Amino acid sequence: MRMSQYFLPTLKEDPADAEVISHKLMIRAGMIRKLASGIYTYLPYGLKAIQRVEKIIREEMEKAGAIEVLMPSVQPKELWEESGRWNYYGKELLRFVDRAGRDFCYGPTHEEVITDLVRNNIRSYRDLPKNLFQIQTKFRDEIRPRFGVMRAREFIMKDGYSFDVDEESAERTYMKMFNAYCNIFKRCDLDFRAVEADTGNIGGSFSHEFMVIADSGEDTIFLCNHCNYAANREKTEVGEKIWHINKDEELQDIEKVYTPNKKTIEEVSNFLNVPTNKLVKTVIYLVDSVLHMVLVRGDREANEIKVKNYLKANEIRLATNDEIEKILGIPVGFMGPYKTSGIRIIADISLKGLKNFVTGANEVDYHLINANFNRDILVNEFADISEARDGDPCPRCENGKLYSKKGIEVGHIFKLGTKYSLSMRAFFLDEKGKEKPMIMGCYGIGVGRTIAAAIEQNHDRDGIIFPAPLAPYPIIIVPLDIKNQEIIDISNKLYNKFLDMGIDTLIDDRDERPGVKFKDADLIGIPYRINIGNSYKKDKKIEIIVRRTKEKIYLEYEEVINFIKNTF
RNA sequence: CGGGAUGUAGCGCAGCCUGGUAGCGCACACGCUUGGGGUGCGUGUGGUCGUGGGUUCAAAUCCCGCCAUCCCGACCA
Repeated sequence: MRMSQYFLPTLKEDPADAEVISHKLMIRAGMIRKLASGIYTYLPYGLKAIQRVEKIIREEMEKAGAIEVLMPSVQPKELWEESGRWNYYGKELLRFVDRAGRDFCYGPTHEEVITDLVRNNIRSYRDLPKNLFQIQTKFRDEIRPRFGVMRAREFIMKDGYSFDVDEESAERTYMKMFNAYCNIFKRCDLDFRAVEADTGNIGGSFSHEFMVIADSGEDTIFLCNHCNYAANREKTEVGEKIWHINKDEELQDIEKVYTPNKKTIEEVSNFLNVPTNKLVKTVIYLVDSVLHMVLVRGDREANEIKVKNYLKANEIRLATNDEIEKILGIPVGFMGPYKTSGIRIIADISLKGLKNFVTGANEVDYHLINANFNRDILVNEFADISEARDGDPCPRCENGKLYSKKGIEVGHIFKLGTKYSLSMRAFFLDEKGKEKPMIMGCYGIGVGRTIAAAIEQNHDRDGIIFPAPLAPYPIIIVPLDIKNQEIIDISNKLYNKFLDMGIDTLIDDRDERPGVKFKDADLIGIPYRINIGNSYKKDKKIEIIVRRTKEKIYLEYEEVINFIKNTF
């Protein structure tokens, strides 16, 4: 591509509304432009990057046995009612009405459509398994879009869906996808981890997220320093190893003490001079419209998602102070499980075996000390519902400790099971002629987000440093004096040669000063820059500059060809 | 959905407090200059000051509504 004819508007200054580096650079490098909040145009250079990722995805998916389809982005309400998600999905689902008054939505995901397609066209075990994928635009009306294409409302996604005859086969498919995903992100040159994950809105039995490690990531993951355990914060098991901090203590007599205006864990701990891990923290959640009391150790935090999953709930949020005081009649700040009735109480496993602890007395300005389970408080349910912390013992291995990292979720795979095949009746006949539901899986990759994540991981003060496999153009040729015919000729010769070799090449044939061309080439992150100027005029040496290292290599024409041939 | 901030030329910003002819840098056009890290000089194009209303002789500026964009939060009693 000739720069003089290209459409690549670069900016010298950061846009005012961009926060994270990938967003700033994608705009400055002329890759994207915002149309509305969370809605972006991909300019030619950005689109080229998208296509690089798509190519890798297609190759790996097909290698793993998946077949490409293309489904509509507009979907009828009826399918979503069948799966039950028309009501469940909430405001993220963009809904609209056609001229005849029929309800539609813009697809945020395609389980319904693919399940409909497969159930209508596959009846026999002989036609299974099937694994279908597409690369397509999705729309999710996010509460708060941010960080450019990282969390956009309209975005490009690869979504794949598999249909198997039984669990065993479904798991084989899942593992194939797991490996394909690893290959994809490896080929993109990304530093990533596959972590155990929550299944969220999509539902299903188990799943992995593929996280690109980056400080700007919105997710927190926990990794073990000893084994290969890795999980999303929302899923990280705390395990039993943090129990029994004082199991040998003698039981003391329970006592009500005056704690005037001491409401928080911190305040009570200081006032009574008791360590926070001997306090019981009481949290009230509204779970599917019913109040639940959740207890965690004072030095721990309850994890809402873990509570939600434990209760198999659809909706969960903290109860408001108003709701607590009105419905339960308990003063916020002095709540506790002591003599509390009419509410389900779930205690975190960190509390198991805790003795002589402090808890609210359910009375303004009073707490209880030396409270004990069984004797004073009866709690039947203990569950792993607290949030993991750095330094926690690994739930899987003997000596490991957990540490946390920030990550960007670029891929997510689920084993769906029969969630959709049952509700939407995607059945097949097995070899005995018996009707059975298909076992499904689904597999997503955020294509634009993968680019953004790659930029988060690969940039410097001059701009983007594209990993070669993702670079829209792996090479840029920069003739430094376009009035010199010799330089123009050799530049064009090289350019045509690279095109013949099948390498997408940019040539900066603009009438600009060298500095301008260098700055732009650095900003847009092309891995190899080939300068043709003084050194060529002097002794026919062509200069190759490696974007990442700034290393300079001087070669003659034929050597340049060989160098590039060996590199790509 | 709650809280905060911002909205002035394609981009980045000043002007607003204290009302009185709309400014700077970049970009863009033209001329000269320069030619290995955003060259220098000059001339020039481009703005319903987000939007609707109000106050006033007069509003980018003061007041009210709305819209848009960005940030924080969806947090523990």
